[in-house]
Amino acid sequence: MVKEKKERRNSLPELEASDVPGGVVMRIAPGPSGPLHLGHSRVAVLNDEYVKMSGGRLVNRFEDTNPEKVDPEAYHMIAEDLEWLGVDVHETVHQSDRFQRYYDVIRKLTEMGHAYICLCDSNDWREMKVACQACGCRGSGPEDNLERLDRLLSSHYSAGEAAAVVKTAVDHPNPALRDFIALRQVDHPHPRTGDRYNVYPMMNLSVAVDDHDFGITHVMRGKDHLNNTHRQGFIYDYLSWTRPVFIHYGLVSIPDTVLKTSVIGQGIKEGEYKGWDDVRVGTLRALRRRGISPEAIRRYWLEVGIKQVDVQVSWDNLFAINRDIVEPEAKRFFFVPEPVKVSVEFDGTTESSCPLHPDRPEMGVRRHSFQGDFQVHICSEDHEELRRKGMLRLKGLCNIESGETCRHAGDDKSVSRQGVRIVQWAPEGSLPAEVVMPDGGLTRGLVEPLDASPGDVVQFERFGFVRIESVDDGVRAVYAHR
RNA sequence: GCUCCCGUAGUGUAGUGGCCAAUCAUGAGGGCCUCUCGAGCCUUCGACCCGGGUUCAAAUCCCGGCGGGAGCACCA
Repeated sequence: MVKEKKERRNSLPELEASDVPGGVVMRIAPGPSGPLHLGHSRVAVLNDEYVKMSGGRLVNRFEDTNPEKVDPEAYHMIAEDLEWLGVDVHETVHQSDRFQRYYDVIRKLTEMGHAYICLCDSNDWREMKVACQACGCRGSGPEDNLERLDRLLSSHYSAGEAAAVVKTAVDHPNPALRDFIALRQVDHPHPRTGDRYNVYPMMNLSVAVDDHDFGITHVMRGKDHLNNTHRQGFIYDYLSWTRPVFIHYGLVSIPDTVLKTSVIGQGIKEGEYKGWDDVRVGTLRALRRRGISPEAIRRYWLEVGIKQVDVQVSWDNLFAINRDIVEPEAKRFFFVPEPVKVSVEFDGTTESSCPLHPDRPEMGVRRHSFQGDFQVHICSEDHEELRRKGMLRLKGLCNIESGETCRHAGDDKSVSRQGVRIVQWAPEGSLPAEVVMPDGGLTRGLVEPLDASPGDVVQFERFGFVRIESVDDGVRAVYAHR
């Protein structure tokens, strides 16, 4: 083995037991309550990457087992988000198609004496659990429990009255692992199954069953699921199923961003946010709008890896990766925020010339012609500099001297060595432009007529990289980063 | 309260007993270059949570602290 230290790591560590014939089978399991956000993208990218490394298969499993939390729009939004991320889904599964299967499994467990139907008040049940005590229902035999299960499944009870519980051990030292609920009744129509069912599985049942049924070889999830993994382990053991390899990565915290789907959804309803792609929120569609490329997100998560340490997302690092990807392709244009008009005395003809990309002359140049006196706009801060210093260089055009009106002062580029500031400018015929800033506010100004299409990421010189959103009588763009 | 997980620079990461007076990236400072405050080049700053032990040798193994996080839902 050749040691390759000093190299920036660009691949993930090998998975445990990854030499599966036909490649690993992995899954992502989004709850369809809204579109994907940056946090979700980690598990999606990592799973996808491992599947690709071994030529395996990736299952996208919609965990829509709580009808109260399903947003019917989310199914296709998530699919779109995954596609945008470049995640290859080989099979899509809806848990809402599989309720009967979960019922069958719980019936089996009940027959085996590993599950019971509890009719206790949920608070009492919880308190007894904390006290390591079994409730009255726990002791009843399989016969009685099967009878109760039938009643539960035939709407004999009302919601909250009965629940199917998987037995573990009431005196398990870890309180999180003492008996857990597997099925319960919810009287709420489901977007996909309507009111055909009203008994829904809890995730520990449905996840264990599905991971087994679909032959998942490796399960990757946040370490907040560590206890769920243990709970699901009981089901595997009771049914003599082989467990997949479980990998738990550390929790992700993402600063300065609203991530919680419910909070964003609420904000949209209340008019606080304009939609799921509002630049202030952390959804993938917001990041896409902001000109963050899916490759940058992928590279970012590959760099972070799958350690169990909690990580804090660094926007700086993500932006740096994005800049690296976007910079070589980004056309340069002049955008002038807070424009101030400057009249320039001039008695010749000239033409400005600025490259579309300073390091790639083959991309061409932008030109503007001038004859006689002319006017340009520069930003107010540069205008102050002009008054302070008396001179400014209009990049690619000429130098100007301040006065009553300004004066063309030659085209000697070397003035910059004497400390003359080189600035961007907007010629007559420029378009009004507004740039959506990360705080949701707008920066208005003028932009030179630009050869760019919606979706392009360009650089507004001395301002930053932006993603063009629309171009017609005016230009609308979204700020990405410096 | 109980249980579990984790602890390398501001951030992320490499490192699995000697090649570590610790890698790479990002960031911050300085310089060069460039008709952008972008890119590029050079350079500086900056970390093994603490304390014991094992060993000729510990970031790496063991024990104990401390710190951070998570779970103990009829959410996922």
